[in-house]
Amino acid sequence: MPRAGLAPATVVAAGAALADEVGLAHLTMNLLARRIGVRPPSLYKHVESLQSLYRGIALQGKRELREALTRATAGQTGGTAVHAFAAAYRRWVLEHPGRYAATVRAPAAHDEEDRRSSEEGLRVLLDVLADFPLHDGHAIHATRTLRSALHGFASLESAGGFGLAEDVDRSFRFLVDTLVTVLQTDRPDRGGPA
Amino acid sequence: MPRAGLAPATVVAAGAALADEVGLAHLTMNLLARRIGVRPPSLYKHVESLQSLYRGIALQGKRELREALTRATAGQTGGTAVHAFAAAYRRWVLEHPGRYAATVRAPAAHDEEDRRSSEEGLRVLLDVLADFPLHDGHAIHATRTLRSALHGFASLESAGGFGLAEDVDRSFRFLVDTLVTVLQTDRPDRGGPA
DNA sequence: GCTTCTTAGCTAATGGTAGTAGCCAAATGG
DNA sequence: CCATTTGGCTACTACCATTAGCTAAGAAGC
Repeated sequence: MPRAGLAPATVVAAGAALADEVGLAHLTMNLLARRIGVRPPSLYKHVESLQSLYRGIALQGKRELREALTRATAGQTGGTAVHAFAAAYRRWVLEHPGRYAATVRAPAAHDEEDRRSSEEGLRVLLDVLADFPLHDGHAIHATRTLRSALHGFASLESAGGFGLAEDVDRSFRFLVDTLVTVLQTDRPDRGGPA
Repeated sequence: MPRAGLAPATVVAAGAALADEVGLAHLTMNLLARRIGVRPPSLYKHVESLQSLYRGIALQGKRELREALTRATAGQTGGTAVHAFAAAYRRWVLEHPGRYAATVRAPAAHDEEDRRSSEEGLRVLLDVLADFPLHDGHAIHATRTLRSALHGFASLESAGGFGLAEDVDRSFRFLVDTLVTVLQTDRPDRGGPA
């Protein structure tokens, strides 16, 4: 019998695609093996464990998301860039729910590569925010605010959390408009003591 | 041998507590049974399945969270109420990560009780926002924006998503300040066509 | 108090899961 | 062409959720 010609990256990629289809929680070694056309134990020649498969999907997902965000915001500035960033983020999450679920899982305690990957993703956002007149030290808070809002919206939407589907587009524009407005009118006391 | 005196509610409550300790993903019937002092199959006299245990934990969590939010905002208005709401939300999530993870899972397709429970939680938020001068139809968008931002922040923080722990409190104040500011200065075109 | 009925907890077993051990043939490199 | 490496396999273990069927604890009626 001929070999399947697998490699760690192909297994992870197939896992990512399958996770998007059936949901990360329903991704099993058994199912992935059937999809690839191989018996389950064979997968362990390419990935250490199910957990390491999750990690691989997360790393691939973070890379892909970062590329999508970079592409979407290339050559844009200010509010336009933020809108483009937000739209690309939301679209990517909706199109890749399994990958996204993997990226959201907390990385292992001392996983340097994973940490660095997350950091690089943040840099894209920081670059987008660089155009705004933020006060000292506010960039990190603005980044976290934007990231929280986008992550929250996208994951709630992806999980079907917004009862009625209607007007969700408009809600998203409202959210992004809101944040852009605030970024343009930063005040030095924002985030200060209550 | 004497009976353990269990009931569905006590099993769910123990499951919720255990989920907070070990993480929802590590909650197993085996572990829960040991915790309660009973053999695994006995649990099935009180809960239908692991999935229905998740659902029970989610329902209990939503009720508890709603109560905490109602308590925190009682008698408060405007920005103060929003800050109190946000602080209570964040605190509850940090203190009950397992319960919260359960509440976030999408409810089954036609689970009326679960849907109603989520809706009642939203009403607390709508009440808090009732003080603000929002334009027609903006209340639903503002609700979703606030909910997204809080859910996003809390779940990222709960998952250890903000690299350095320092300044996270300040980031949260920044986020809430930001949203309160915007709520107080709503514009009719917000959320309109790009 | 005694009997009857219901049912909570048990043991035993099933099928599915992740993962390991060890074999063998396919590819690789001299 | 031979030696080595290695990818996929079968067979197995341990653990998971879950079911079947038994037994005794407790409640209900008399």
